[in-house]
Amino acid sequence: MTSDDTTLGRRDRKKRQTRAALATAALRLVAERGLDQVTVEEISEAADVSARTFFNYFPTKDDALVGDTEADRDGVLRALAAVPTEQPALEALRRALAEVVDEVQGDAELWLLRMRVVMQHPVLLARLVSGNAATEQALVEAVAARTGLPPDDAYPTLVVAVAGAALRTAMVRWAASDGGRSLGALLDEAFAAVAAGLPDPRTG
Amino acid sequence: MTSDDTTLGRRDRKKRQTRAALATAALRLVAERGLDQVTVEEISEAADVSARTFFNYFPTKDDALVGDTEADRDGVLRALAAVPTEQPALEALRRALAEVVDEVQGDAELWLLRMRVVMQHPVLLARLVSGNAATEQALVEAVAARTGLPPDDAYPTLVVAVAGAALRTAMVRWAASDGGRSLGALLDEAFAAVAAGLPDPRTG
DNA sequence: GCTAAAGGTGCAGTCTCTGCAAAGTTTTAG
DNA sequence: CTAAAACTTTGCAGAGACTGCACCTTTAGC
Repeated sequence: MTSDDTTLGRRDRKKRQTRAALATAALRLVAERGLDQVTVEEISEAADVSARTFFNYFPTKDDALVGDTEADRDGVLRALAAVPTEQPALEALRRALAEVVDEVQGDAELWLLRMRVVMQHPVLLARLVSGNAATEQALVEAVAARTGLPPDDAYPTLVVAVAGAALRTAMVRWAASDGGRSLGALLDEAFAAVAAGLPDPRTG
Repeated sequence: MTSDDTTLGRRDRKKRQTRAALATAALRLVAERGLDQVTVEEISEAADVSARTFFNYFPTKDDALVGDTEADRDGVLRALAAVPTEQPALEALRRALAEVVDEVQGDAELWLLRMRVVMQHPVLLARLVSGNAATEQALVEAVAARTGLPPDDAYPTLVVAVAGAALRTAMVRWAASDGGRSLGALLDEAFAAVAAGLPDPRTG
């Protein structure tokens, strides 16, 4: 999270605050009652703004629940760029994703609530994962660039998709453990299994 | 026996027909104008039914576009069950997914249109992937059962997620080649790379 | 302070989606 | 062949998501 607090004026701070209020209100209410039993009006009321204002912050009710994946995008891309090019792509992605791990662990309570809600509503799960086709596309291009492969080669697309799958799996398991296990550890575990070619654990 | 043709009475045949008409009308119109420039009313009109009827077939406009992934579910699960338990889970999944490959290749034109539409609308891409939330869960359980692992072990979830990523990648590339390349071949390629641990192509 | 920019809000209107009850059609049984 | 049973289609009313627009309030910068 780009949590500059003092650098921003009062205005921007209020915006962040309102945004957060809307997001948490939405999550809390939906966790309690279910997606369809909560209206935007109720969420807005809980955050003490008008319903119209809600839509100034989020284009969709769902967006308030899944959070702003776009915000992380730059961070992940920067982190990826920081990994030496000599490192294999998969390893590079693992390190870049540490960015996401930090963000999630840093706001564990919110994210646990979010995961609980998201896992109860497949529509949202979809959005959370590939919600950012833009981010994935950017990663694919970054991987293509660092490996020197043509951008339409199978490899970049595949590694990124698989890395995403690993992240998702780790997050689901993290949520299942109620945050008890370290997300970073779970992610590393998943990447290790992938790097080993997912050997059948019986014969492993 | 979900897709027998002659076994069904006139009634069911008409239903299938209407359903298909709605789906293709939706795809065609959205491909032309974009998701938000097409209303359910227009789709229904094109399929020559009332708007109310549209919602008797699809719970959502989006659902008419992504198709009924649930229909394939049984097929995939059956195919998976048919693979000898001795086979490693990843290989078993590869074979089970051949079911999907057949279905897609068998209706190539429709699926190419669908992929084109879906790739232009991230929201739909999300749905195409997660429409399988139920399917994925079933696969996870099946893999857990066949490997003898507890259902909350990391492995089943991860293999299924990765297999899904491989399928998605293959389908995107298939669509990118405009159906010119064999989806089955692309999928095998992806699975081979995964089974090898996604080695960085530079280092071999 | 004053002004210009930016956020917040109400309102009207479109579109998605649902429940309900009236038709209309197909199937079944007599 | 016919009438009841079982469906499907449809119109209608209504809730709720979302948008464009005009107006008001707050804030930043002078």
